Parts: sequence; structure tokens; C-alpha cells
Amino acid sequence: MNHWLLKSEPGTFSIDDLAAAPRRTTTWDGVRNYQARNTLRDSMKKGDTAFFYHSSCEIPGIAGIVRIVKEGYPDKTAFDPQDAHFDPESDASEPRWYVVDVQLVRKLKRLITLDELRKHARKQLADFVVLRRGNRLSVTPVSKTEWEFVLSLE
DNA sequence: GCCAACGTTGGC
DNA sequence: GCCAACGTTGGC
Repeated sequence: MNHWLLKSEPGTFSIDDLAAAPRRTTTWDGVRNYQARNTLRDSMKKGDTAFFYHSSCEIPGIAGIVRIVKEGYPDKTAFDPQDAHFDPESDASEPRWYVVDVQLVRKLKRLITLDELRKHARKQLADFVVLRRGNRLSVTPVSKTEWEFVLSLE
């Protein structure tokens, strides 16, 4: 069972939006980065859990936990000219972009802020990908020890 | 294959 | 709104 971190801008889609969604489930679509695509397509498995991270907002941080309920399949928003994530280069017969479906497990009791995570960047979270300078990946792996440590902060 | 230009991300 | 980081694009 592996762990991940998924970034979302709460102005676009927040943890509360997920909590309000039917079956508290959503399709994680619109990812347009090859490394993140590979993770979605190849590595994320049903039953894996992920932190739901709020980025590009007033207080960035980890807001909740989600579970992968459907493994990688083609991102249909790439085929829709009306969609903001339309990619004319992606063809249904050879899809370029992938999604997974995630379900809310629970919101954290409180937001674990980026500020707070940084306080541990020299020790327990020395390799935490989201703390890396210039990190822009929207889908990143989280080790078991990092996962447990972050939850211990809660 | 190199690399400059450009666009996007994301914290501040 | 600014800017550093970094992925992508396209000319050569």
C-alpha cells in the first residue's frame, strides 16, 4: 500500500468540494505533466491513500486524506475542445493523459500548514517532495515514514 | 542535441 | 502582482 500527495487549488477544487461531491468521490483530471501522468497511470493503485494538499492559496497545507478507488484510465477532458484541459495532441486511440478516481477518507482535524511542515524539513521531512525548492509536481510519492510522521502532527 | 524563449506553478 | 524554478517548444 503506497502513499501519495495530490495538490489542488482550493479556489478551483477544495477538500470541502470533495466532501460535498456524490459518494465523496471525484475524478482527478487535468494533470498535464508527464512525470505526474506516469504516476497516475502506472503507480497509483486501488486502495492507496494520498494527502489532499491545498496549493496557491492563503494558507497552503495538507487538508485531508483520500483513497484511490479507481486506477489510471484515460483523461477524457483531453478530448473535449470545450474543456480548459483540451489537448488536440491526445487521441482516444492513444491517450496521452490519465486520471484516477479518489474518494475522501476524512478531512484532517486541522490543516497541517506548509509552514509547519517546513519546521521538520531538516529532520523527519528532509526528503518530503512537496518541500523541495521549486517543486511543481502535482502528484508526488510520500514514504510510509513521512506519511506517519505528518499524521502524528495532527 | 543544444539552448533560448516562453508558459506555468506556487509561495510570498 | 512579483518572481524563481522548471518543463516544454522550436529554431538551428
